[in-house]
Amino acid sequence: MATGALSKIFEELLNKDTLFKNREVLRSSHTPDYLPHREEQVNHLASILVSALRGDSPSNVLIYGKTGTGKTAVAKFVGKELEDMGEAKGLPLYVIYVNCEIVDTQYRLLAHLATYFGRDVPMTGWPTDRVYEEFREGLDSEFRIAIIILDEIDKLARRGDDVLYNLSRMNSNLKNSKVSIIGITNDLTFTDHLDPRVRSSLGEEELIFPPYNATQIEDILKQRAEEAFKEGVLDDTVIPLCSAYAAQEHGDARRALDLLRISAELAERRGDKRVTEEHVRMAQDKIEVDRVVEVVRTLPTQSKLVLASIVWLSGRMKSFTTGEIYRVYRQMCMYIGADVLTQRRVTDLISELDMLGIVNATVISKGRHGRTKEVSLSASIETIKLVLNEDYRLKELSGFRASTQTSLI
DNA sequence: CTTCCACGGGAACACTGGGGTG
DNA sequence: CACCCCAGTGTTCCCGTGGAAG
Repeated sequence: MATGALSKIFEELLNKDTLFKNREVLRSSHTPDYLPHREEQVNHLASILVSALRGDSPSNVLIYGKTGTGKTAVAKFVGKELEDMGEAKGLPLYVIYVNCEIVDTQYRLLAHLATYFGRDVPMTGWPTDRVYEEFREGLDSEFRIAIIILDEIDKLARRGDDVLYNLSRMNSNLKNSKVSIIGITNDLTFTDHLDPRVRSSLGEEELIFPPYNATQIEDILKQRAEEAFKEGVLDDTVIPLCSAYAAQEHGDARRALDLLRISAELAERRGDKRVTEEHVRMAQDKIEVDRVVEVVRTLPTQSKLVLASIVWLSGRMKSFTTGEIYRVYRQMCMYIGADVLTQRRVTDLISELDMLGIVNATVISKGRHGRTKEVSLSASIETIKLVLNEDYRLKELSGFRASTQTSLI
């Protein structure tokens, strides 16, 4: 039977020596029981939230810090401890974690919260105030203390901070329950374009998470590695190297953990018994390539066209301006019969590519010759070309040449 | 000091996919 | 069922503005 043969394959793979004891602890989503170098933040947050255990609503908190500085981990960790304490004391304490990168609109956030408290809200269709009412009634139906953690809160506030306004002053509309908000953001300027009233109530307390330095990241990696790996599979240099790489990336611990995990996975796949520096370097490349591939692949067609123009120009010169990109872009669109967007829109698309780390775009002033963005490719051109070619609509570009009237410069 | 180009914020619009109402 | 309401998204249109070359 074929299944017999197949199960044999799996069996062999399963019996193959693994370097891992527990791979999960290396995932950044894993919340460990102890967070090295974050004692101060944990204590601070706990001291703010402790009033929940006395039946009061704690102050709202804003947490700032770059990616991979442990904001989410600390918030989740303290939240869980708090919930456990609440349970032990028989308090109706609810800690609700919402990632605003996924739940990224007012409507969806309120619908999510309402659903949490057992209300049925359709995915779309209702006026927002009605969803808000639904949530309020659901929450207020009995005595409760709710702590809402809004991760990546900047992604939500981008348009309309109405929800935040409503949520932050919600306590005055509640008879039985109390609500507090913990906002997490990596955008230090986040509060700038926020309604002043929201700003003051949301930021009653503020916590700053500084980036980790290389030695701190080393501690984190050591702690996790102990749980994750079998004895002696790591070369001594592996953890310092991972830490050094991550420290360059503004002390991103998540990055370091990914790097360590992927290094080990690569080693394992090649059947090596130990993880070495070489694996780390391979992993570093792999992460970068995977990131670019993933980003480019999921780009909408118009962005791909803009990127294709940039790639085309990169083959000819080092850097170029928005105007040049737009001229090439327009011709490409005509060439394959796609809609041509306005230059205004294209500048936005370029900025998005910049934010995604695929291109570099800096605004410069060329004096007499006006202001423009100077753009250059910042990821591997080969990788991007390869992925762009996967798109059947862009395949037709293979015969593309810019017409002579595209006098570049 | 003038001049010039594109930046980037904001308003307005079209369109989509959903809901409620009579 | 027809019809209107709503949020969300991607886009266009309009326009004030930055800042170094000339």
